[in-house]
Formats: sequence, C-alpha cells, structure tokens
Amino acid sequence: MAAVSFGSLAARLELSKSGLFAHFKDKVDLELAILDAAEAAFRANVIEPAMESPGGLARLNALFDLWLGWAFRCGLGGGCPFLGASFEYDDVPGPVRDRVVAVQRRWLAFLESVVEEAKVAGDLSASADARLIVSGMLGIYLTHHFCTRLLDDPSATVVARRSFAMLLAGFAPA
Amino acid sequence: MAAVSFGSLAARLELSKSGLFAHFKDKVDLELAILDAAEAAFRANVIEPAMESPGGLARLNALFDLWLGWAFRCGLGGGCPFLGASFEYDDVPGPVRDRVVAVQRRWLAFLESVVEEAKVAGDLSASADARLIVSGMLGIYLTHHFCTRLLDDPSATVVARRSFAMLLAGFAPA
DNA sequence: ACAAAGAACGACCGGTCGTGCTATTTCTCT
DNA sequence: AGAGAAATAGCACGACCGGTCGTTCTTTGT
Repeated sequence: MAAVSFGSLAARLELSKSGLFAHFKDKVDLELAILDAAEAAFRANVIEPAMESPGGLARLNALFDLWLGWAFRCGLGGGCPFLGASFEYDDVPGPVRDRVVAVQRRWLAFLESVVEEAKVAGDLSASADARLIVSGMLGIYLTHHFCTRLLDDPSATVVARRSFAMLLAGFAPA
Repeated sequence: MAAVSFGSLAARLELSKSGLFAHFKDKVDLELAILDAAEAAFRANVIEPAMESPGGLARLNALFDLWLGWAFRCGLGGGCPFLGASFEYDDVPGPVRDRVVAVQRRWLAFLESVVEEAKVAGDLSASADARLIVSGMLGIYLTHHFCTRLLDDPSATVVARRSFAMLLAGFAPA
C-alpha cells in the first residue's frame, strides 16, 4: 500500500492530485477502496467460478486452483494485494489493518466450511481437522507466492500442486 | 525496512541524523547492515544451537523448533526481518532484494541438505522429495508468522507443530 | 607535542508525502 | 437556457524523506 500515493496515482490516471480527493477523502479511504476493489476481483475471479463446482471436495479443489496465482491472472502486477497488505499492516493498528484481518478471517472461515462439506460428503475423513487443512492450504499459497515473486522459482506451481495433493491424501476417508 | 529511516533511527539512538552517516554511508548500506545483523542473530539463535543435535532428523526437528518464532525470542518486535524484507522487496530490484534472495536461497538449500542427511540416515523415506519437504516447512513457517502477527491466533504454534508432524509422517521410511 | 582519523553535530537542500483551500470547468435537471 | 451539483484544477502548507555541507570534539599513533 505504500506503493500507492495520491501523487503517483493521479499521475497514472492523468488527473490532478487534488482531483482525486473528490473521490477519496483520505489516504485510509483510498486504501479501503483498494481493498474493496481487490475483494470484488477476488470474489469474481475465485469464489464465484468455484461455486459452479459441486460442493465438497470438487469445490475445494476448484478454490485451490483458482486461488493460486489469481492476482497474476487478474493483471495485478504487484502480487496478491491481501498478502502485501497483511505483511505491511501486521504491525500497524488502524482501520486498514482491521479490514485486512476481517477479510482474511472470513476467507479462511469460508475455506473451512467447504472442508466441512467435503467431510460430510465423505470425500475427506470424518476425523479430519478442518483447521489443519485450511492452515496447510494457506501455507502452500504463501509459499507459492513467496517462491514465485521473490525467488523466481519456475517450479513453484508444480510444487504447490503436489503439496496440496499430499495434504489432502493425509486426510483421505478411511 | 520502510519502518526504519535515518531520522527515526537517529532519534531512537539519541544521536543526530548526520552522525549516523559516519557509520552508514547510504540507505542501502544501512539496510544491508540490518540484514547482516539479522543474519548473525539467526545464525547464533537458530543454526548454531541446532548444530548440537546429531545430524539427520533430530537436527531437522531442532531447526524447525528454533526457526518458529525465533525473531520474537530474539526480541525483534517487528517479526521475522527476512520475511518483512522478502515481501517488501519482492518487487524492488536492487542490492537489497538481491541480498534477501541470496539469504533465503541459502537457508532453504541448507534445510534441504539436512533433509538429505535424514534420508541417508534412514529417518526419512529414501524416495522422499527434499524439495517438497522444505517447501512444506516454509509454508508452515509462513503460516505461523501470518497467523501469529496478523490474526493474533493463539493456537498458531500448536497448529504449526501438528502440521510439521503430519508433513514428516507423509515421508516416513518404508 | 602534534598530526591524523573518526565520530558527532546543526543547518540546509531538493523532493515527496498527505491534506487543506479556493477557483473553474463540466454535467445534469428542470 | 439557466441553476445547481459534481468533478477537476491550481496552489500552498507542514512534515518527513534521503543526503551533503562545513565544523567541532575526542581519540589514537607518532
């Protein structure tokens, strides 16, 4: 978020800096709007397409596939905006951090609910710890982001998919 | 790294801003020095203690335990400096990013070598993919950092340990 | 005793940041 | 066509940024 400023944004929009203030009264207002837009993009490009898969394991697989690299696919050159904001604001109290926390918690809770669906459908062991599975998925996503963007590792996506397969294999139904 | 500036650092050190320039000629010089110091702390508080464990799986376990939350244990209030720098500089070319990349690559390669040791010692399946294991460990570390610092999740450490146990269980010797 | 070196100082520079104020333009609705 | 609202522009502000300057003070080696 530090990458975006009124000055630079106005220049890129070919608009005066003060003209932007007609739309965003504040810096935090701007940042919250960015998060809103990112959330809408995430919903449209990850959640909604996955909703066409039947609930349970199929949907979980679809969510994982769509989650991986979604920002890149949306043309967001800066990587996942939620991850960026998460690491930038994990130390900075305020409404922006609160929003980021809320978004992340909601997303993880949603993933957990899909895992629970897969359990009742018999696609995953009834004794599987949904929390552990979602935590594992988050780890794979974080690692993929890390290895792709920082380390330029071309095999990151392959490794991520294999990791996910192994994760689920550990919770296969009895 | 954006959190540290010559002005703020000088104030905290009760020293004039220009006095700092006698020690660090540049902003990047300062940042590289910070990374050096962080690396020394990491070596002293994670790697060296783990070297007292016998090589192989025991050392891998020690490394994991010492890795988790090492920054907090060292009094680094801002979380793992390498993670912060990684996400801050994954987009910013230059000597700082290069250094961060080098540090991370070296650390992951080192972890991989310990996994290989555990394989030849028979503590892990000979067919285990070291890359996959290290990637899993990184994911658990990232998730732990994320859940601890952003989400204030008190169960993050327990989940991390269980995830690690499950990860290794997937590669148990035949 | 004296010179060289290092550390610290305060003042200052150009630049960018977020943010306010006051026009002016442009659009919309009667 | 004209009134009123919305959007945009221009300008200035104080704060902070990284960085340079010349100057002092202290230490150290000879």
